[in-house]
Amino acid sequence: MVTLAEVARHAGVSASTVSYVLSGKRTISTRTRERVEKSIRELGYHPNAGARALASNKSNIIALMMPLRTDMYVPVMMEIAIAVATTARERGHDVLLLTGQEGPEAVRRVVGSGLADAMILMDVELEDTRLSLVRESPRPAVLIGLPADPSELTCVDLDFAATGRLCAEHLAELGHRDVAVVGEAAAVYERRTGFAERTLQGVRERAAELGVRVLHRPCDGSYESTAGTLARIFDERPATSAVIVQNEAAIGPMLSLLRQQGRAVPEDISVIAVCPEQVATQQSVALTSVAIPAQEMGRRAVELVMAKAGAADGRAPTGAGAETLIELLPPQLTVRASTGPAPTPTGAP
Amino acid sequence: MVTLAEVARHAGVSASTVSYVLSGKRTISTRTRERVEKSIRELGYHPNAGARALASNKSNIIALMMPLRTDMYVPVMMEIAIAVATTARERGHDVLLLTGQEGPEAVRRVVGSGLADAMILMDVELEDTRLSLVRESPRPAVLIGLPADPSELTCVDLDFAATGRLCAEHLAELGHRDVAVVGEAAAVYERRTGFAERTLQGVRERAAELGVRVLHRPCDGSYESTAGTLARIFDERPATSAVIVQNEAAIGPMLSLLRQQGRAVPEDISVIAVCPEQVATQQSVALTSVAIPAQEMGRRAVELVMAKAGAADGRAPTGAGAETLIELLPPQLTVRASTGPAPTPTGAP
DNA sequence: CTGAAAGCGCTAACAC
DNA sequence: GTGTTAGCGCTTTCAG
Repeated sequence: MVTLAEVARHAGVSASTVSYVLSGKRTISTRTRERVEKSIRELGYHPNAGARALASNKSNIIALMMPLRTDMYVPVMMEIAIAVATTARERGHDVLLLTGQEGPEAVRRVVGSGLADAMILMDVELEDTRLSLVRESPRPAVLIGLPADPSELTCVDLDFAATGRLCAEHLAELGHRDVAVVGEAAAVYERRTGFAERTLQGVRERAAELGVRVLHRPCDGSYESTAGTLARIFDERPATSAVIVQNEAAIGPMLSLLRQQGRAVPEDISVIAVCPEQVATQQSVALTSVAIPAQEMGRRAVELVMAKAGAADGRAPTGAGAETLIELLPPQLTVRASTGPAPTPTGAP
Repeated sequence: MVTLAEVARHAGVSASTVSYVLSGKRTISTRTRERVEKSIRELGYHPNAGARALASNKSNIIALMMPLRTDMYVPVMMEIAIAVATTARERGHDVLLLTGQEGPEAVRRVVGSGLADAMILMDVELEDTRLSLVRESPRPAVLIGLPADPSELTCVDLDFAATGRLCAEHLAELGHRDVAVVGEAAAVYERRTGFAERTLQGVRERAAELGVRVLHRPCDGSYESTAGTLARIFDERPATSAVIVQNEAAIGPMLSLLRQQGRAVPEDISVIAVCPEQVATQQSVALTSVAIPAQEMGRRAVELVMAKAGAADGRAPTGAGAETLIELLPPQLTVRASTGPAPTPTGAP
């Protein structure tokens, strides 16, 4: 293994000079710099990560904690992870992949060992057991998701309430007066990340303002469940002319079922989805949708966590930064082929 | 930050004793060990990763290189990644997440800097630009996938040829004589990982032996494309009574289309899929399928790479291990509700 | 603009 | 069974 000392010798300079050429932390004459850079190239030198981490007390590694369960929103998770890795690399950092496996303990371990300089936690739940550790941690952290109590934390998430409002508004403008929401599995609402509730709340709020009635039903995403959910919706509210779906798995079955029932989209029924773009565009009907900006969430998380790291280096009084910061990304609705004007009532008074 | 020296002082022993308590590399009296462990707990000591890596020349990190493109087999990728992370942790290692982003250069960087002790490369292509670097690398590596020339490499993959044979066999036993294969997008076959060809070859081989005719058509997975593919199949081979699908995206649309066309599954047409279990079970009809054993692939990759690392520590003559090792996991077919006996010809002679 | 040298925290001989 | 000590390769004062 080529060491910095060898490079120094080869270039006829001191070790510190090589180090400074690498870090750019002090001015080096062009002549010297070029000699050093040449030696680095010729010898195929790569600075040793461990030594660097030890001497500088920074690993240039960001830990990314993924959910263990792999049953929901997988593509979104994956996209976020890739965005995090890509953005981190652009800024000279690597990403350490942690799973929920170890539980909150992982936070302690990674931070305590100096393995990572910072953390990004995905799939944050309303009452997340990792939060207390994060608050006490001397290293900066950013959450993707919004816990019940975000105080002293930095969070990035899609603005789901605004998402819900946007959907309601779009449908109201098209003249729909009875709207159904096909949501996530019931369990999701009880136990989890709260995004589902936030969307729903947004829908209800704006719908109320605009005189639109809302019926919400959870759905576990299986074909049967989706069939049951749809049946109940049309049973209880026959006038329903639009559906908002926030459940990736239910989208395919739903379109298929509507077709079977002879309900044309969007002529008889409008459909609007909250899902990744890819899912929206790959259906039998291109779906009007609000995208889940996975890439941007990943990118912002890295930027925020690195900003905090920078601030912490500057000796912030409160350690890793005790300020509460919630960044909700604005939703973007894309109108495609699945929404249209509400049908005029056929045989109504 | 608590250091080993502080623990030693607190416990009234030397630094090396603490180190040995941690590593278990020499026998320590119970009394001493307990004192040390107590001090470790009381002080909340975590060994510094950088210092460890520097002194021991091992980082206890495995690099996992993911594909950048996020368009295919995402859940499988994710499952593998999680299995890798989980298995690695069980064995005291962490996982560094690399994307294709950086290209082959990432291999050099990670290995050269000693950041990772070993690498696992996912989504290996037939002619992968990373392979030469891997062959020269002083650190062990394992590929998930099978390149055109696997010499001197260690590879883990599903035995796709056997998978194809298994599908053909199952359908033949049920009396099917005309079978169609709905494959991946044409681009996949030309440019990529070869798994699609291997499956197809297996199907053809066994089908030929059993007197079954095979028609293969690529499909990009969109609804339209699936419709077109199906239409062509039934047009060219009206007697087709079974379909093998190796294209996650096409499954939903296909079932939906068959239903629309009044073809009952499995009475009129049998369907067998090569896909993750989750996908197979979540359709309107539970699909007979060959699972893609993502978890096992991830787990085996870690085990193999760590075995190689161990061997390398024992001073193998050939560096990281120049032996070719190909581990093809045996496919497992699960019969569910989508395959049944071939229908008896209605108006045929 | 460049060098010399003191660690960073840990491991692993080498002693006893 | 335990202690002493010499690095591991790099960063960063402190000197010039």
